[in-house]
Amino acid sequence: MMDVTDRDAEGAAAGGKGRKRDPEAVKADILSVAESEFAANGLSGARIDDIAAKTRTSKRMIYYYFGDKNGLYRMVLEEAYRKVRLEEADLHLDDLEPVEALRRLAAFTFEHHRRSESFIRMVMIENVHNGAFLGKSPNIAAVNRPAIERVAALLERGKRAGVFRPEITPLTLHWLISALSYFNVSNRHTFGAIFGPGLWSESGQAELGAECVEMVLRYVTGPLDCSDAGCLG
Amino acid sequence: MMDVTDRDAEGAAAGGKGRKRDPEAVKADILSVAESEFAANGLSGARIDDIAAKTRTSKRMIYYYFGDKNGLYRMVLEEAYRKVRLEEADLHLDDLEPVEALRRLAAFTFEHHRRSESFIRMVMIENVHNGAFLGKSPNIAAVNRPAIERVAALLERGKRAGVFRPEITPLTLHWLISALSYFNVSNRHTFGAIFGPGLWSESGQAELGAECVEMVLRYVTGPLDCSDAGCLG
DNA sequence: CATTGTTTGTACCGGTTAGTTCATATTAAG
DNA sequence: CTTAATATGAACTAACCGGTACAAACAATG
Repeated sequence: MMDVTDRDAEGAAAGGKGRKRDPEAVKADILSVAESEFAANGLSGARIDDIAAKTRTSKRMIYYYFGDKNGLYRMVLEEAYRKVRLEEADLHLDDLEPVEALRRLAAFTFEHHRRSESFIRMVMIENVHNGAFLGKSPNIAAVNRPAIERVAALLERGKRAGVFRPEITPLTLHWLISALSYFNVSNRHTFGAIFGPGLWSESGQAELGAECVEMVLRYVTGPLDCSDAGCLG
Repeated sequence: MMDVTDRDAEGAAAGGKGRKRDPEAVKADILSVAESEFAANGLSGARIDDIAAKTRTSKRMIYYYFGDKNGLYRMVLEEAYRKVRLEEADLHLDDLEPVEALRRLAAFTFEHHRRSESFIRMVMIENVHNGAFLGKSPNIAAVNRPAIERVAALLERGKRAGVFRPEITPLTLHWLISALSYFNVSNRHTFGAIFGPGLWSESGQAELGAECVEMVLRYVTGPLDCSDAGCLG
């Protein structure tokens, strides 16, 4: 049927060397379904049979390509990190003044995490497992390195311009932005159940995002820490 | 019938030397074991047989008192919230100046969350389940209300004294303190695997805690707060 | 053609696990 | 004494679930 021609075209485009068979597409299909299932139900909560049923292929192929459930989970986790960091790479912070660039970075991260719920949930689940699978994937650390380097470069520019406090470290700043943006997604259910859903309405989120930018800017900029001996720059 | 509960409570409180039966102690034992198992392995990851084996009683009694696995999980979750909020109630913020009180609240929360890992993990797991069980326990909201009221009172005092920005809301401030203190525990495995374990060494944690206090204070206090010390640039 | 890798589908296995049943016994309260 | 609640413990089951076996193709390479 027309499926054949479709798969021909797709196969050629996907780097499959003009095959009718398209292993990469099959793997991608499995990974995509597995991500939603793992993100929704956790590692032990997700069911291989459920995943298989929602793919265009069979349970047999899952084991053929990924070995076992843990192997599939690990690939899903790696892919989630890769995807998210790739999306973040499009920021051009060098075109902006340091303060404006930081404002943009914080606002972007907040918004981006908001829209990447399944990624956040994968990280949540991985932390429930004490990062056991992330620890076995050393390449994930490399994937994330650009994130901290981007912060470091921005911070250095701001310090040289005299608008950022010199004692701030890239790691702590990245930690702060991550914590706010992550918590906003990860804990909205418990926090909302206890204190009401107001912060997660459309307007509530817009305001909270703006407040987070404010938190970050006030931490990094402003007068020197008064508990230090000298208050002059 | 109230005689029963009275004498049971008396027996448990008095050490119950003569009492062979002690239902409250049995329940508490089960809950304690269940908390570590659920916190360690998640809801679907925890095993009823494992929990039973680690209690001083039997699997049969778990079902006798808690009905089923979900019922046990729910009681563990409720107890975890109750316990943590009770521990937090000992703060006496009214004795301190607003700025000093806020400093103390932030530092305390950071440290307290650090030392309540199993509570944090229960909240993580509950969020993986979209807060489904918390939503069925309306009393938990009541347990947590004092937390936000304490923040509100402190904030009001600071605003009246002119040292806190008037546009800050209690909810956002509590959200900020929670986010930083929570993320520090919840994500240390993934964050540490990617960016190194430095932030979670003893000295790293002391420094990070101090930075968090700084973040909170800088967010809440006004930009001219340091002017009397000659810090204004 | 021979070889190797890819794909499908079904049926099955063996271990695990939440939850039950039964038989029995002790204690506390009325 | 009677009754109901509180225990104990082992055997059991019914379902579930990760993983495999088997059988049979199809496709690309050399």
